[in-house]
Amino acid sequence: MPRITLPDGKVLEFPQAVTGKQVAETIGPGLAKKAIGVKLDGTEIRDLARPIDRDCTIKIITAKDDDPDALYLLRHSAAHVLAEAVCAVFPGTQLAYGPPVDDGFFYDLKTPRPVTEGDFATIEAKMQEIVGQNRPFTRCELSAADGLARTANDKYKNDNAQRALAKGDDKLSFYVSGEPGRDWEDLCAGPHVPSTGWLKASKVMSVAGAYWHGDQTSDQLTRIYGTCFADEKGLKQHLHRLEEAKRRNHRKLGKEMSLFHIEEDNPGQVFWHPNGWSIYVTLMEYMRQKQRKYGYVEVHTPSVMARSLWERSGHWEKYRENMFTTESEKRDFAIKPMNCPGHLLIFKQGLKSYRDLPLRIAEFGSCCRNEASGALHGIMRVRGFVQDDGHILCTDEQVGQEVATFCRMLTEVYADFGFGIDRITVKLATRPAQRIGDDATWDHTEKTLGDAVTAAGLKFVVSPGEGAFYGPKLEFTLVDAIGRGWQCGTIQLDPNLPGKDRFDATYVAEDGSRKNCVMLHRATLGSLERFLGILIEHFEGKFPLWLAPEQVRVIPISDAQLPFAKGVQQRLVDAGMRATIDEQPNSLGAKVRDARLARVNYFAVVGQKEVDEGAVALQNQAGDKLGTLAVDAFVARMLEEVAQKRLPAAMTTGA
RNA sequence: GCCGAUGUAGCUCAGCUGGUAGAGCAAUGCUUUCGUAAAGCAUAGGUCGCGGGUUCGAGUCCCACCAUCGGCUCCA
Repeated sequence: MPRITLPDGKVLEFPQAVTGKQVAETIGPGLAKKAIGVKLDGTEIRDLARPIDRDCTIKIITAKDDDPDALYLLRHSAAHVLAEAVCAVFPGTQLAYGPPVDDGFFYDLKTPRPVTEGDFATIEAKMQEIVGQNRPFTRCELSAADGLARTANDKYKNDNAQRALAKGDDKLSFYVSGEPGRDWEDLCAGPHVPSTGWLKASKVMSVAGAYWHGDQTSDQLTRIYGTCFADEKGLKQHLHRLEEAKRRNHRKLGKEMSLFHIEEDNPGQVFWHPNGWSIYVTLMEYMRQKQRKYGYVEVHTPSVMARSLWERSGHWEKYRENMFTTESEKRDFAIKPMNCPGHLLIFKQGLKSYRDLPLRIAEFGSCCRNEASGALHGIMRVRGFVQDDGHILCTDEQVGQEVATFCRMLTEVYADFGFGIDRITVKLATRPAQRIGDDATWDHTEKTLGDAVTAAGLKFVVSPGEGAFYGPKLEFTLVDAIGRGWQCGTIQLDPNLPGKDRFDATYVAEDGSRKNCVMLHRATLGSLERFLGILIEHFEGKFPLWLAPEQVRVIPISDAQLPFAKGVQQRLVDAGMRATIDEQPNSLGAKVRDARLARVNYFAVVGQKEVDEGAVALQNQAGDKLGTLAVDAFVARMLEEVAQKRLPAAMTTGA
């Protein structure tokens, strides 16, 4: 007698177990036609055809692009269609694993020959054929023994089956795309849409390598990525977003705007050009001011440090393959990959009192990490970079307060770049399996971090087991203008490095005893290189005035206005603006075009009329004509916009 | 590091089954001094990622390497 509660609170009672389909039909035939699955008690998504035999709340899932549950069902099902198509195109293919992911799904398989992009059309054609046949997804449940027998000759599926059983399942389910015994089938927990006909808006996206279980020493598999939406419109929008991302690509814009380059002979190291360096320095100076306001002292520590120091910090043992090492007079050295040891060494100079704590040490630390060649990615992932790094040395009792204050500073900083609270997500990474310290300490520190985030007005999600071995951490992710997430800020608690066995950073407590500090590693922007890459893509190269490399370009209409125009430019430069002048003997149209393409924020056109009036005719990058302004008013307006760090209207968010 | 793809002028790209490397933009020179997204003409510019090999002959075919891109892995 299941009692089923609908989203509006209405309760339906049935004399015996019913399927989701039947529930939907009871509510209305229109809904039943559109339904692709159900969600029970807000957690369990089920096939429409599976019986519901308990009291529960229900949500009928219909095929909609804005419902994550619907996309989950569609994509999980589309993965099966893809896999079937690949098996048909490449006989002998072995299936491994095919889950839905953000933006789509993938299927890992072992194919008899490498799959290339050239094969996509063939695979897609086969997929459309399967979709066109509108075959039902049929669930078959088998006992553990029968299920294992059915996968006996299939290395990966058998492994999956055993894992499922080890997790506590007592049955194994298979899904047949059509009629059992005749059509293609796959070991799968489900759930799926009713039939393949729902999967019209599917597309094969890319192919990549992947390892079985993500283990480098295990089998190399082929991973085919695809996506699926409820309808063509959703798919089209998705493809449009990808195009948009391509248009904003920081490598493309970096070249176009001459911000930086990377030499082919020197992978992972950035050569900053004048325009890029201008933004970089502005960023750095901005953070310097902000940190000063929040009580940090700035230091600078050596780039190359002796092996003995890296041994003491533990890096030589644990982080060796990521460090660039060198040698001098038979002694080993390493280029620093992190700044923490240097900061501890500064802390240890002289005797510290509890009155000196918390000590907040900041450094724009230039670090090198020997990243795997395949991991490099424009300026987002490089081997040489600068962090807005900082370490707070404090007592256990001060941790909560320090984390809360850091969260406040971070939200303030992010807001200045247009990332309001609605564009920040926070993750609390908790104790991993391999760790030091007792559970009571972990309980306490995890709670302290969580409370501090809440106190700053932010929400967080817990990421179990993702913490460092020595302590929990918070990770702050920005959501950019086209909805992509970028993890930037972080703060993590570390009692290990300042502890007795490492650097033994102590202070004299109120009672005269020596105690060890704890340390908070923290960064707001993270790597400046990466953060700037994010900003380039977020703003599409159209930076807010305070960050822009070329803020104003003065454009004289003809040489006759050159002296006046130069005077205007000089006024701007004297006022601290980054202003240039276009002296080319081109038509005005050409000069305006150049300025807009160069993404100059404002251009001040000076013709004879403006010279006579002591004014400029102003236009912005977007092409809005802003009228004629007296030079004084113009300069004041620019300075005000810089001072306010005003963002383009489209880039401001709530909160 | 692993899997797949890519690499031709400063940039964006064309170059078929092997036969002396091409366009647009940019650059340079001259002319034009122009009222809000492209003035005209001319000139110059390439060891086809690098190294081998096959061939009478290689941008094109083969092998190895490097870099980049999409992923994987890594991110004490």
